[in-house]
Amino acid sequence: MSDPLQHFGAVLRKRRLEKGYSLRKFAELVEISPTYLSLVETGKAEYAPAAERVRKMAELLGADPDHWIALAGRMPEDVKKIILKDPESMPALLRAAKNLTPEQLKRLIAKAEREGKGGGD
Amino acid sequence: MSDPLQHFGAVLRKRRLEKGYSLRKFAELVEISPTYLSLVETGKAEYAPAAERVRKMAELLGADPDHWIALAGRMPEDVKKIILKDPESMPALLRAAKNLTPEQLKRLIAKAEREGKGGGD
DNA sequence: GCCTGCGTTTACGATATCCTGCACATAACC
DNA sequence: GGTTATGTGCAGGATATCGTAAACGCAGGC
Repeated sequence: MSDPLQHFGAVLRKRRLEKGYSLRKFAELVEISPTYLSLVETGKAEYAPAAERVRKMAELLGADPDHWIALAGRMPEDVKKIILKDPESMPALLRAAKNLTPEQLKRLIAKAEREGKGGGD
Repeated sequence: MSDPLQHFGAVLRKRRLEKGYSLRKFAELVEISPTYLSLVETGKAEYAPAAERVRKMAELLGADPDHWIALAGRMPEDVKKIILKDPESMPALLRAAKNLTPEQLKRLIAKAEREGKGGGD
């Protein structure tokens, strides 16, 4: 379990079996080879699948995509884009936010969501 | 200038010349080949230098590293780490923040900085 | 002339990333 | 015992990323 890839693989396999998919069938749905899926699920893959692929897996299995992307140690694509689109403010926001307690962070997110409701740019 | 890499290259060259470095001399300081530096400055490089390398360039030329990393279209390493370390809240924060006006965003950052003053992790 | 320094071009390479094809072993089913 | 389904091991490979070496043409000084 010390290897996050192994952990991700285990979670993936568990969930896939719960949903009743065979490895080959699920590989087909995700559009990867059974070979690679096997490697990933057993934690033997050198690299986790790309973020978008992990997202697809999560969606197909009814799991939370962001959570799974995190488990796989990858960065969501849209997050990357948000930062590259505003590469001065967003890093500043993150650097400030990392010093907050979870509660403070939660409130900050809520505040941002509230304010962004009406008029975005 | 529609190509951001070209823009970055132009800024870099301008600044380097202002500082009186020859291409070869500066390449040596940054620890890259004159070849690659030339390609980068003229916007002909297939890829921008890695984030750390850009940071080094900016530092050597007295420019703002984050700003230059942004110009080069790269992601600061510490930002990457912050997200991977809290891969559920930080993406949520960014997604909420992207809908804010610049003024709202500024206030949000200020609030986060204020609150984070006392208790870090 | 030659040598030094300047930037540039062409070709190429190392490593990382993400993933495949194919053959295999095992069991189940008819 | 042939067929079908399961997951797996081995041996790669395509593309992206981040650069390099060697050579070129051009100027200036001596």
